[in-house]
Amino acid sequence: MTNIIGDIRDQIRSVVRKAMAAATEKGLLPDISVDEIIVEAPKEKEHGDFSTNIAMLIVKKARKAPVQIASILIDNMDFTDTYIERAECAGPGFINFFLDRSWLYDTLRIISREREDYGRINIGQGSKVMVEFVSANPTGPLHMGNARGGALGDCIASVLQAAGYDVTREYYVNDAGNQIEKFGMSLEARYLQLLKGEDAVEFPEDGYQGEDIIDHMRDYIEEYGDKLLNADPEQRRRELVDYALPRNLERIRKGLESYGIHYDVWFSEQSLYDSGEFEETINYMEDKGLLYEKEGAKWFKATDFGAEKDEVIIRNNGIPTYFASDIAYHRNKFEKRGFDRVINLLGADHHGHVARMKAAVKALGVDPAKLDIVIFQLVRLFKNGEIARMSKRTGRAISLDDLLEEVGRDAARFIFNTKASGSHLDFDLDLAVRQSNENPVYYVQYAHARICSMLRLLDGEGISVPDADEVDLTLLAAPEELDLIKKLAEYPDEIRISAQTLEPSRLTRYVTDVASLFHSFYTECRVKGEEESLMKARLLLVSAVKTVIKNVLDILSISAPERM
RNA sequence: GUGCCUGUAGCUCAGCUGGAUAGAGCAACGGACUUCUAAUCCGUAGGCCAGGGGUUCGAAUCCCUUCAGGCACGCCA
Repeated sequence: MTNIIGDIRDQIRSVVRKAMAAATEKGLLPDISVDEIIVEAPKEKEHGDFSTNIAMLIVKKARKAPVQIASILIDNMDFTDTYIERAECAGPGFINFFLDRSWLYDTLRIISREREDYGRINIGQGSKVMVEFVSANPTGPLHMGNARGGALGDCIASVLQAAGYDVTREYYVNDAGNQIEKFGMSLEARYLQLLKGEDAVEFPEDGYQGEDIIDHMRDYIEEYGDKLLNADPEQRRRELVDYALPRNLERIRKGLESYGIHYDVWFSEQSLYDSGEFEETINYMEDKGLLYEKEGAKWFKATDFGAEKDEVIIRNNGIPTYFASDIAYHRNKFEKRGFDRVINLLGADHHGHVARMKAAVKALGVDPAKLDIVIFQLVRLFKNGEIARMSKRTGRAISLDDLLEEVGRDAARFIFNTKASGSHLDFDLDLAVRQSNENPVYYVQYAHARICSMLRLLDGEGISVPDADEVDLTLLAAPEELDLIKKLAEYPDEIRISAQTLEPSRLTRYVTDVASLFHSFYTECRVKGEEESLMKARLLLVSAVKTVIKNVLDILSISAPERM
């Protein structure tokens, strides 16, 4: 639960504020108020461990040159009870801080103490967050887009958990409405075609073309024969849907499970109708005067709440739209279940939904800032160097199950989380399958396996990882060692930023950096066979690296193999 | 036509709440295994940050504009 980088930033801010106050008191600077003092880690080592640009930001108010301000501040700084060793003015007016190495040694003590909890922070303070993701129509198998959304959503949820939120993972099952009708028509058409021949009935134009629909009906016929051949069509469709829908859902659930995703709640759209919540919501909106009639349909005044156009809620045939039940669903999330914050993941092809959903939430009297909609860009699949087109209509999409079979869970989850959600993702199937250095996931896993191997070997000689207080950590002084520890120290702050930006892709980059620094350390520094006190210190370091890699991979739900 | 996303090394992408000399991986080239896992490491090379204007001490980052690609503009979801 310790974020040492965060603590040091706070130390620096406090030192700067006190220096400003002291300088003001001596009449060297006017009384200047600043909202936030920016402390960042410079790229160049010569620029110290941390730096601030405060002197350049207050030039106007101070009516002095930035370099002059910086030196005044530095002269008035007090480093007592901080990790700061010295500060320097550099460049156009930066103040660079150089830290005492003890902060790195403290980092190792923290990791050794917190272990699997290292990296956990508490910015969430236990507030209730729902992450709703994938939520694909249960009318067919999951595809590549769902695979990206799944990896992203699940990792966002895990990162938020690590950041101290009380997270619920939820899948919204669209088991009501239009697409279920279409699903029923498609099943019925295939059913009749299988029994009476291709030409017996025409397949609905906008029906689901996928092979899976036919498979369902083959299975159904095998089990129940032609008993629905002369049944009432509505009855027949219902029966076929009742047969196929649970099977699809089960397949989806299993697929996601083997992808490492476990939901807390599977929320049925139909349940909103059955419980009366849907009607309540419409009545509520009606009472608030949020709805109006036009051309026989019922509209929501979304434009009153910042959207670009109004939206139909109830069609002129009396059937509610998807949006209508989604409003009821969000009322349920916020009002009935009391989530402090709701995060929905949506593919870029649904981004039009953002403005109207925000408007709806606002209309319900909920602060729209409590609703985050993460839009992720679509996936382009490459195979044999060319784009493998995935079309849902022709049913020739590559499914999640195919992906897991070909690529495997670890590589798929890693690759989907290497890119920020906003960037388009080219998924190279050939590369993902390759078990080589071109595939980044193995680079990280290899570092972990390598460490396990070292620990195993030493353990065989009766040498185990020591406690931090029985080790002289100051023996760790090589640049490879110090750089590595510094990287380990950043981990809790990485969690913080990933949680705040909802971007777990930072973590794949971070853990790759850790692995890289470890591999460099490994080639430069030996552990086994070194003089005992140095060996112990390095052993503790190596064990800390293992802890951090394992913790990150756990968040990503990627395995951390002990042997490779 | 309107809105959203994207444009950075040969390729895939970081950096985008403005900061110091623009980074990483892969590919290319040259090196390193009698010692804890070479699925590794070290080095070299590679750039008008799509183009053009602006804002300021300072712009890949903010604003305007042009161009290119993706997506969406339905009483589908």
